Amino acid sequence: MEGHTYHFYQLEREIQERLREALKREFALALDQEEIPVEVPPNPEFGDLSSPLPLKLAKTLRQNPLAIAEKLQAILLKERPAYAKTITVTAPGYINFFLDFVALTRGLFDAVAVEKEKYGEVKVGKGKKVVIEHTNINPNKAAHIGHLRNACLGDTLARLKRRLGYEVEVQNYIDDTGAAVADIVVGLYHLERECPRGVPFDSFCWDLYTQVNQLYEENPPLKEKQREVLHQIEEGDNEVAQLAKKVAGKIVDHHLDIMWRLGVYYNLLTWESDILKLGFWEYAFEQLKGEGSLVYEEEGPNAGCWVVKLGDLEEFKDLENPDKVLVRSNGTATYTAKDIAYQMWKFGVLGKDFFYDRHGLQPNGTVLWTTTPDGNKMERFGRADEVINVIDLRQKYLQDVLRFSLYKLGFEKEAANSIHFGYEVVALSANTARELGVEVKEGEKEVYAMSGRQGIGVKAGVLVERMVKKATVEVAKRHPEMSPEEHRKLAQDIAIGAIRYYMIKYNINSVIVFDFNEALNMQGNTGPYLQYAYARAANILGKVEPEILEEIDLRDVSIPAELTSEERELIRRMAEFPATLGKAAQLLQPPILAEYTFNLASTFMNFYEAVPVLNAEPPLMRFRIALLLAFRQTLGNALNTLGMPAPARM
RNA sequence: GCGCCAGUAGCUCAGCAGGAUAGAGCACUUCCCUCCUAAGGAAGGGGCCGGGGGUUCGAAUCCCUUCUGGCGCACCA
Repeated sequence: MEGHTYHFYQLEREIQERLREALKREFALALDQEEIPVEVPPNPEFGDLSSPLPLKLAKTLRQNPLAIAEKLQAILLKERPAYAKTITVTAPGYINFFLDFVALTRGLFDAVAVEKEKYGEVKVGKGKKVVIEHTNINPNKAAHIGHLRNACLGDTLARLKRRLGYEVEVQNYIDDTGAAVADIVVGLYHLERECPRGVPFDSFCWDLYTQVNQLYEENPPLKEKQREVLHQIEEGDNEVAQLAKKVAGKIVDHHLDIMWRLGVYYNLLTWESDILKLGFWEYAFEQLKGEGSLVYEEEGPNAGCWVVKLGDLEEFKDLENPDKVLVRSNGTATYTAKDIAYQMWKFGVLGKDFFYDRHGLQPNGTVLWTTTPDGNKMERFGRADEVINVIDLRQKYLQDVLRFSLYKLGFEKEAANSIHFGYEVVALSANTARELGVEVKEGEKEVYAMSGRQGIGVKAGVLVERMVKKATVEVAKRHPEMSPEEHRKLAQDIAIGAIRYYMIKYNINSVIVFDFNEALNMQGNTGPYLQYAYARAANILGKVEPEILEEIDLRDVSIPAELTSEERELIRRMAEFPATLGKAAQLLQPPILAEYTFNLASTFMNFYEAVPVLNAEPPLMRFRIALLLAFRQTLGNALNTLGMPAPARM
């Protein structure tokens, strides 16, 4: 653990630890640190931090909680926790801690000065590798806002994990051999549809996909063509398979364009066709046959199939048929089977590897790699200690099957380190559904599911365009002195921030009811609000005389004994950052960081309104400039972790 | 039928390893730019935290039950 941050991160832990020790000494009671509650009290007269521990223990100790509180207080007063200035007791049994803000601020300034853009990081994941798979859009049509939620959450998880010190490898899985791509091939090859000039290929396919699916219903024999195409794709080495590969490739490039635009980057594209070609499953099958957990059914509903028996596991015991078929009676593998082999590869326990090649350079300067049928051998991909699959909650059952099958097949450790990051889908509000031409009956439903097949959904590109357009208008209004080029650049940053924040701020297990009015909003609890706080701080700092700015050093600026309440709030929020970042990363909860960042920005807005910086007396001004420097760094680090640009002007 | 998730202000949502008066944002009403950018701030109205039981000194938070909504339970991907 690193010096300064460690010390700092310990603010609450320190108090917990001292309480724990006092409890042990006075009452001979041993509790774990986590069992000792420490919270922020609702009222400043109860201090800066507070513990209801005596209330909790009143029963077990059979004593008046107030008496317990006073005994603990007496001990703590003799050996004060770091940063605690005074310790009081209030009814019915709280111990309150008033912080020494001079010492606290010193600690904060030191940490920020030393760590800079790394301030907030707690390196608990050092030496471990995590593979995060996200985005995974069917390469047969334009990306929609549901895919955006996936990518934004996945990318934020990657950023969080990096901040914990993990080696992070982001993979984007491309199902280029499935029915979805086949439908497009049916449209292009058999129905001879063509993409008109000037229409982006992914948008064209969005409509084509809907049309083909509609035709399947009107003209069932056409469905035969789909089967034929799927067969040809699997065979490979023919015109149709080449067309499918070309379609998928073009669409993937569209998907990458929009994701890159939003600041989402990857390390590796993994293609389903390569998994098939290399026979990942067949290879795994040969190994697993002898294991005994993969059984061949002689009779019953699954006669002739190879299955994994999951019925003796708690999670599956109530199911009608808890066994999972991996190999059908006709000898072909199910999707789950391929997924098991693929998951084994991610952990480096398959014993077989892909071939690789460069896909290209990403706008952030990193190389995106791809699996290929005939590339190079490389050691660097996969071989993870932990695997996170970012997939919506509708696939929870399948992800459970995957994990427990791994467990049953002898990969206990890998099963334990397989994490399904499940999040709820994005649906449409009645207003937005109506706007898209969906028939909305008055007072019937408030939420409308998106549907790729029916072409109901908001394309990611459409959302980005509308957001950029709106932001451009706002920017132009405020900055007539800027060039159109500058307007566009700034509007782009604001749009990215708005969209990413919108996609991340909601609890992951609640459905986002997408509404254009709300998504395009730039006031209140939105991305631009957070960015505006950053711009305002940067703006003040930009007005400080360069000589003055030059000589202010966070490590030795003098800190006033008396602070305003706005200053104290701001300091406390900034001091919380490492603990909150760590919590969000360890619980895999981007919304925790989003909420913190909003509160940090909001605390700054209060400071901004109430506390003059440039008009303050020189010694105070220096301190407040230092405060702004620390704030700009802290908010900047938070925004960066959320993948949001931090503009210096807005 | 079984399982998972959600139900908190008019709307969208925080809070849920129990703690002091339930918080934001939007919308609405009223203020604040001779003062570092008003994408901001201040004030106000608005709540049987779905219903009913229980555990506890204390429940939006834990347990049981019930209602409502969403999703899932293939030899589909």
